[in-house]
Amino acid sequence: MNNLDSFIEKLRSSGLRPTKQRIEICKILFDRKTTFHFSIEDLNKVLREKTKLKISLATIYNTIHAFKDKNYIKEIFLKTNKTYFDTNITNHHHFFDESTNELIDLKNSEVGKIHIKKKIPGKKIKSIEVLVKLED
Amino acid sequence: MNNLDSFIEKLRSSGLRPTKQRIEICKILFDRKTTFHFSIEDLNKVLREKTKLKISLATIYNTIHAFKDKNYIKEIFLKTNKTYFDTNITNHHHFFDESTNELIDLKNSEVGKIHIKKKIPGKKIKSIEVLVKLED
DNA sequence: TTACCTGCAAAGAGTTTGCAGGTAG
DNA sequence: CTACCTGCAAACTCTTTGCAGGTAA
Repeated sequence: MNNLDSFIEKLRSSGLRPTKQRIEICKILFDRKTTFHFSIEDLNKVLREKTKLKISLATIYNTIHAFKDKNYIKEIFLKTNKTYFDTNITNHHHFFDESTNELIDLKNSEVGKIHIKKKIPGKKIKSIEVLVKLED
Repeated sequence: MNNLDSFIEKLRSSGLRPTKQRIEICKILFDRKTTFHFSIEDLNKVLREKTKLKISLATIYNTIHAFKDKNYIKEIFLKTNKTYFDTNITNHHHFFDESTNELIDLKNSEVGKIHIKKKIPGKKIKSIEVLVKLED
């Protein structure tokens, strides 16, 4: 089975019709060896470059949300559209309660030492933030 | 020195004029024992409830940005306005390179075990996400 | 007086939605 | 045929900006 067939199969098996637009989006997202981190704008740009098919922004949003619901991709970090501020300016961590959308402070001393084993050449660590998501 | 004087002093010492509006905002943000996590909308709502002075949204935004620049408060998490997605749907962590605005995957196995010492009654941990901010 | 600040309204950026026409099964 | 999908445009939400009038020092 080639990739194209596997995309069609994947879409069909989760109840999504394999339209031309969705297949093009699949190719961009999944026909690659490494993880793709992207915003809708990024994806739109790549689509314009890599395919002659013009896909509207509304369709890209629709498709990405469908893919997210089907667990093909995940949204990174907080799903909020608003900017949040904190009167605690020390380095610290947070609980995020998904049922109430509430943030709760977690002091540095309440989290055991974090050991980052991977190094990025030429870069140093500025801060480490931990987000602990809670459910009932 | 009472709180009001200390707010005036604080503002003045960092080059901000202690206007009525800024003092009201200081009272909401800093005249409390515990950390305040808020969005502009939250703050606006509290201001409407707690003070008779009507403060426009533009002023709230201005003031919050000034306070952030002066390090009175900090912005939580990523400062982006866009939603980001990830084709890697496993639980994993991220580096965020602040000079390039780029996200880099960090596998679970590349981070030592994380021990959360604080418990929230009635809640269980759904996931733990680590964001390591990088600088040059 | 002068530089700074406020508040209105308009503009911007990202995202969502309603709906008419198109397409897969 | 029928349910689902696409794409346009309009609407929406959050945030920023231009500018005229107001205020602190």
